[in-house]
Amino acid sequence: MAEGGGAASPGGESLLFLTDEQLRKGIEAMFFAYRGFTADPDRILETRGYGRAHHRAIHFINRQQGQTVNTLLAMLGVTKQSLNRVLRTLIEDGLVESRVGRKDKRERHLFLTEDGKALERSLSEAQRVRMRAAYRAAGPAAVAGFRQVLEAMMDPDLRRHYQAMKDSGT
Amino acid sequence: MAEGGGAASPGGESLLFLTDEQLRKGIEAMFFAYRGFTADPDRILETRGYGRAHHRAIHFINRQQGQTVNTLLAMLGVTKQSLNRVLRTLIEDGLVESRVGRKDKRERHLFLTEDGKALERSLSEAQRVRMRAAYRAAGPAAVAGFRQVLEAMMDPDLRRHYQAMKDSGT
DNA sequence: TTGGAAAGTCAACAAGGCTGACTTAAAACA
DNA sequence: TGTTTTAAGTCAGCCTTGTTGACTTTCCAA
Repeated sequence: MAEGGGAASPGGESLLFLTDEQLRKGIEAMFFAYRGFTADPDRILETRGYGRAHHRAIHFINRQQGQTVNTLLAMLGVTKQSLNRVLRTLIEDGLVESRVGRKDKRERHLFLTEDGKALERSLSEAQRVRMRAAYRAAGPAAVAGFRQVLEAMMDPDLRRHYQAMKDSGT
Repeated sequence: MAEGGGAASPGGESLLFLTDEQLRKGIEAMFFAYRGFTADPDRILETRGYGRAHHRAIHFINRQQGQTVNTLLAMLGVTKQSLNRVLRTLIEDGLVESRVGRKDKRERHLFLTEDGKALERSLSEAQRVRMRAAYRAAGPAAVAGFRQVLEAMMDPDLRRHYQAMKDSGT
């Protein structure tokens, strides 16, 4: 479990872990971990004929019920046309509801229906199970470090999105 | 910078960080960080008409020069047909060389050419720059935790691949 | 000598990105 | 009031990268 490459940093702020070799290991860790991270929801989505794009839409609509299409677009970083294709099927299937804005009638506000919430729960629970196991295996200190490094790795725009929804406790 | 959710764990193995809210933040961190993680190489690839699939192939061929197609397949987790399409263009473009096996002539052993190595270096250097910055910002302890959690998040098969190439110092 | 493994190829298909062009409705502005 | 801008949605077409299925060639090993 202990790191092999002298990351312990007994006294000072050791720079040993910044060798290209250590960085490459970090890169590969991201690659392999991301595969594990998406594997469980992918299996659930497949049974219903959905893909990751649907998962992302569902996740962020749940995250902030009532948000507009434009907000969601900025979050996902895809084109309107790309999102629309996904959104249309979710609305047709009764998982998402699109309501005309009251103040600004051009806007559409997006909500998960009960069915949509149910799917969201099963997807995020699958992901949480793995996350929980990884957290338990690594321990509390590791979790804090994990989050710090990931946050530092984000593009500034995305980091703002991430931090913005930091404490909005659903 | 310090975690808000009581991850400090003053005495025992606090379980406070395992709330659904904390887990959800970890999930979103993975999502946003992965975007940042791939952004820089993606820009380089685009200029040459390649995609992420090419990057992955190049990365792992460089990782273990001379490996067979089957080995690479297991690493990447895609179908032979999918890999072949990518591999063919890389060979045509002179970035990858495929040599018939000497012992077993059915096998093809894959190597990066000088051009291939050059592209690999520019891709991985772009990724390392970001990684290095994130590591510096987060500090040594955070990096160890980051790696621990990611490793625990991998599927067992992938984890074995990851660990297998742990200390093969290029 | 024959069975099966390794590699490669062709065809067809799907998801999910993209661009560009265009419409509709409504808000904002001059 | 009339014009411009914005939000959303749609149509068409393209690309990458994944999939299955069927098939061939090569060649090792039982």
